[in-house]
Amino acid sequence: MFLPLYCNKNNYRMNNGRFSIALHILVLLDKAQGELVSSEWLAGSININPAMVRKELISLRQHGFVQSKEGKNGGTTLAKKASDISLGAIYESVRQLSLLGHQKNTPNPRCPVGKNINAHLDGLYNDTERVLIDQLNKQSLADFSAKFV
Amino acid sequence: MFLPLYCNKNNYRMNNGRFSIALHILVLLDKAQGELVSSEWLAGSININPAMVRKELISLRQHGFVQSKEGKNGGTTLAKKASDISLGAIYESVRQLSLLGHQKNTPNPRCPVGKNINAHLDGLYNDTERVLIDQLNKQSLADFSAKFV
DNA sequence: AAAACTGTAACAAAATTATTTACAATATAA
DNA sequence: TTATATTGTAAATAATTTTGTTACAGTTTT
Repeated sequence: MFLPLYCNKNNYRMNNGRFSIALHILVLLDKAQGELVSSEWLAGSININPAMVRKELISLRQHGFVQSKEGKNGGTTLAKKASDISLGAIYESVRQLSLLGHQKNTPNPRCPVGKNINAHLDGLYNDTERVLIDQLNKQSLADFSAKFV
Repeated sequence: MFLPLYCNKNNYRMNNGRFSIALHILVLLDKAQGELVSSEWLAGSININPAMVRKELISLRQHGFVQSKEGKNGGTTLAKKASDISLGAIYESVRQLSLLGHQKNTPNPRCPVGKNINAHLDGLYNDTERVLIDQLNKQSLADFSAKFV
């Protein structure tokens, strides 16, 4: 279900850019009220390439947020009610590496601090991310989408 | 005091890798109990280049966490008590772009959603980051450092 | 005066992220 | 049934960001 932790070729890795793209897509789909929306159209609002949108749609589909229909007049709609999609769940769908963590963190094992720091950092990052997700979970896609006219 | 929001040349930009490096440095300095520690030595424990350490030390110094002494037998020490340095403050010293934000987020202004999404995203990011910093602030450098033998 | 450092800058390399292109597969509509 | 619009996916390329390296002037101690 989840993408592998390290995937360099055709999938993204970071938490950053993808969250806003995913959320933007989902708001647009919510506003479309069930009508099929093409990746071309979504890309036009976000001002990125349709292929980027389609890549993110793969993930959103795998996470059960959206469903797509192929072929002419095809497109994508929400797969569940916007009130049943929490922002925390969206975050988790794009998240792949720990929030504050390091890519190549290979401290010196001969140093008492270096030897243990990764374990302690992991604990800290996990606790922190848990709080972050809880905070995001206070809001659903419906809540966020309602901010737009 | 703070680095500019966009700085591509000789300064870093992201939140990720720097936090662990900064924290690692500060733990090592705390363990040194006031003795001057060279960037070479710090780099040895973290297993990165001394110049990288020195770059991060510039920032830590500007934020008042450490002080350095130049010249032979020089080095760096903590500039305040470890119990007076919160992890949230360390995070803020390395943070430069918003937590979940996008680099180039230039949505289509002709779309009602695209036109307003950045404002709403900013609000969301700020609220979320506030919670994250509050969580990190529950722990001081002294607390974190105490986890190491 | 030599040696061991810091402080910086400039440059180079690696990794990540974004864009583009292409095209097979699928479904609709003329 | 053929043309068309659209997804699904891969591959290649470009842009950007991040990390690492080298170099050396300036400081302080010995």
